[in-house]
Amino acid sequence: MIDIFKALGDENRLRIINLLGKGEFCVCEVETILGLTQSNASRHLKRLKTEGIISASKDEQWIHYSINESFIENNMTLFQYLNEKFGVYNVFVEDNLRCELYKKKNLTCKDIRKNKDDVLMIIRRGGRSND
Amino acid sequence: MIDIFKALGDENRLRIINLLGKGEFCVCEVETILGLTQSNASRHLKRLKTEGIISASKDEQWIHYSINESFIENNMTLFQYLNEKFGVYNVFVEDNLRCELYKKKNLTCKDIRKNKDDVLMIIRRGGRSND
DNA sequence: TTATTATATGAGTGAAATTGAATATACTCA
DNA sequence: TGAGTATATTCAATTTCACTCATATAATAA
Repeated sequence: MIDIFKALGDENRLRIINLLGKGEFCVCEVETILGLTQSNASRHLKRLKTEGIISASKDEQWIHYSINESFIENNMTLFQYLNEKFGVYNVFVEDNLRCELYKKKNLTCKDIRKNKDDVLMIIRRGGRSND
Repeated sequence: MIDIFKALGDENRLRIINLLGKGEFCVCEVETILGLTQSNASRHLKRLKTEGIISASKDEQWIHYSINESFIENNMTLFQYLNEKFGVYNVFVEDNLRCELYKKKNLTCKDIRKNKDDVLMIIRRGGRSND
């Protein structure tokens, strides 16, 4: 319980949890959408996995992370609380905008590999796109 | 939100929150029941107050701390989660036993002042009392 | 095989957090 | 006034933490 709160007491980790609430993402996607360094994203993901908050599954070269279903089951009210609050603070709302742009354009890990800067350009329009 | 999780990510602060869930207590009571040093109890209480989780009211020389009602209102699901989990872990259950002994014997701040060691003897029977 | 790629990890650094001991403050009561 | 008491704060030591840079691992692709 204490370790879970410690894991939640970090902005980047909360941002990751919020993002994974929108679906599965691999490390390179988390890194790109949230603007973290590769090692930092990997480390935070590891920490969240250690605490049982998220889980990982492999697909080709990529490791997809998602919210751990059994964490949700065992911590329903906490999970509910998180989702209530994610709607309230700008950091998360802005991440959601980037996440939506990423999905709307059907971008994938492969696009990030091909040209990460292009992907960054697209998702950093920050919801000001008009399509 | 992040600061709240940080505040909750500490065993002693969680113990204080659990204790205050059973009623109002002043610093010397928190200190005695939980076995913290005076400065440490004071520090953690201050931190929890800063985050709006608890509130303080003065009565003669004593400052009584209690859970902040508006925190509960604004963080209902989190508060519910805490109470679910407080029942599960030994640290909190044992604190509850000491708290009950303290209350059952009608002990107060004044008893702690008169003879703290006596109070400690009583509440450390750890629920093994048979009255 | 070698090159490339996705992810993880080790080492080092600086900032933040925890703690006990000592001290300060502020209040009460004789 | 001065003694005593409840709580807060400062200081110094120690630990924990997040971060970056560089490198390792493990897998794929040519």
